[in-house]
Amino acid sequence: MPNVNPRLTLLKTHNVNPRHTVITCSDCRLNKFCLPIALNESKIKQLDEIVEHNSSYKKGDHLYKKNDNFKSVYAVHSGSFKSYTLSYNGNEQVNGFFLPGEIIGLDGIANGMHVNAIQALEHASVCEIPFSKLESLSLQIPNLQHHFLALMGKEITNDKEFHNLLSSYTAEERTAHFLINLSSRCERVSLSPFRLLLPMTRGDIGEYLGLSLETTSRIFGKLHRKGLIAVNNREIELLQMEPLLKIAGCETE
Amino acid sequence: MPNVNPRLTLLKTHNVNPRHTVITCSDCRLNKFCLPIALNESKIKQLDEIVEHNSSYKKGDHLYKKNDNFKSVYAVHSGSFKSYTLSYNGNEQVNGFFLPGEIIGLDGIANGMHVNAIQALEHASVCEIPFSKLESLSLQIPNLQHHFLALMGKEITNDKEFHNLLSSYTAEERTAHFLINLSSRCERVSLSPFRLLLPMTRGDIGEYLGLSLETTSRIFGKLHRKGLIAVNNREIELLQMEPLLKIAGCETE
DNA sequence: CGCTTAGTTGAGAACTCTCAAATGACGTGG
DNA sequence: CCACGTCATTTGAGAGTTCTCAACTAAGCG
Repeated sequence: MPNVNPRLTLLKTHNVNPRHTVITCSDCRLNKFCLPIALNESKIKQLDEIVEHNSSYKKGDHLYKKNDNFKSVYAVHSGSFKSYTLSYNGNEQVNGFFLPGEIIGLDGIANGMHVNAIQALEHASVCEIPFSKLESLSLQIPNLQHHFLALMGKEITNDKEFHNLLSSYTAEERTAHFLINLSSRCERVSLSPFRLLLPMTRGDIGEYLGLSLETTSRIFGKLHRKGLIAVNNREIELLQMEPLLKIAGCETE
Repeated sequence: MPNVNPRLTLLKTHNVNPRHTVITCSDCRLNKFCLPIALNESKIKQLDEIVEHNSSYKKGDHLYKKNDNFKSVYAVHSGSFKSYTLSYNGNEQVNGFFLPGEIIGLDGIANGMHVNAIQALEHASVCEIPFSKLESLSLQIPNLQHHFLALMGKEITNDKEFHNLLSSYTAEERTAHFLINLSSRCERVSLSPFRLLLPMTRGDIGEYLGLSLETTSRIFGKLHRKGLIAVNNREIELLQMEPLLKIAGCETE
């Protein structure tokens, strides 16, 4: 597999033809962070048998929409997605972003129907895992059951953290937290944690953080003036992590 | 089992000696909404064997604290609890309330350690379900696995809905949503959906909704002046559901 | 090269917060 | 049983943060 420059990968994965990349979990560069986490070679093979690898989506394409039947969860293989609902007055409300190695679709498990819509932010590809097959396989592989529960538990933990963020952090704190969070998720999949190429608009970020797009833009400007980040359109460079972590409310001891 | 007046149950369950109530899931008045949901009689017996029934907590007692080892999840049998973390500056941040039939402890699954603390809001009792035993049993009872996944999925769905609430709703909308949500959860366990006896303070509600306690109080006053609710300290009566649902952003078609 | 979408910046308005004080509920001990 | 202290709630006034509206600039795409 070609070794893509991490600094450019986030926006540029569409230069890599998915067909030329891996087609099994066993060979996937992401298998340490993705669903196969903690499975041994033979179990990964079992998982591979139920996974449909690498469907590809163009920017703006929907993976699914609100009220679609829930059949599968999806692992992001390349590119990125946003999750959103429509609020009561018809406004779009972004409530999540998904990077490579992350699992999409948990919003459908409860009722057999998706409550969010998922849209590609750039050219992207996913691996589809039919949920009923995943359930059956989980009955046979205790480790898989355990890790899928842990995955959902992690989602819940993150959501609670986000609850705190929205209920008591200022615009600047939320924005710093967003950047730090994105940075660590990039690092996890071997992208540069210091140079982020945002796949989403200021409006998306604002909706996600409960801010207006103008405020989001102003806060980027403010952090820039403080010398903590460099902003060049969608390219954000994190220049001083310590103060950023402090603003974001992350313990740095 | 004595038929407690629903209107008084929420705050008054401590009048019912837990020892005189059920001691097995099979007999529990909550078994239709709680973990045994969708299990048949024989499966419930299997579940009963791993559940430790009815430990009792006084108001202010902790079920667990932040960073405690995760061993079990808990089903609320009577009374109510709040979940909170401490934010970076040491402030308490409430991020959940739990009523009878609801499951506490999912915040520990991801890392084997709880990220929240859980405190009783009134005299309360829980049934403890050791998680490793629940996992083992889930491997044997597909339905149990399925419903525990659904339970976690529901938590995720709720959290996303709450994300939207915090990121785009006004104080009044959030407060109305809170009341409507509490009302439907009370109804679920045969408490009156129209007359709520809040076990939590205005401060708790404010932290939960991302508002100051003063604002929470003012909004209660405002809804009262509009004739939508009656407020008598912790006792809130929902007088006009339609307008409340509308303010809360719930579809009423 | 022009159109459309995205991002920046400014000014005033609106909402919610903080600080402060007063009232009310509740539990304890005299 | 009452007095007291504590905690919870209400209410007011002013301050701050963020939003909305609007105009302008920049970037992407045919």
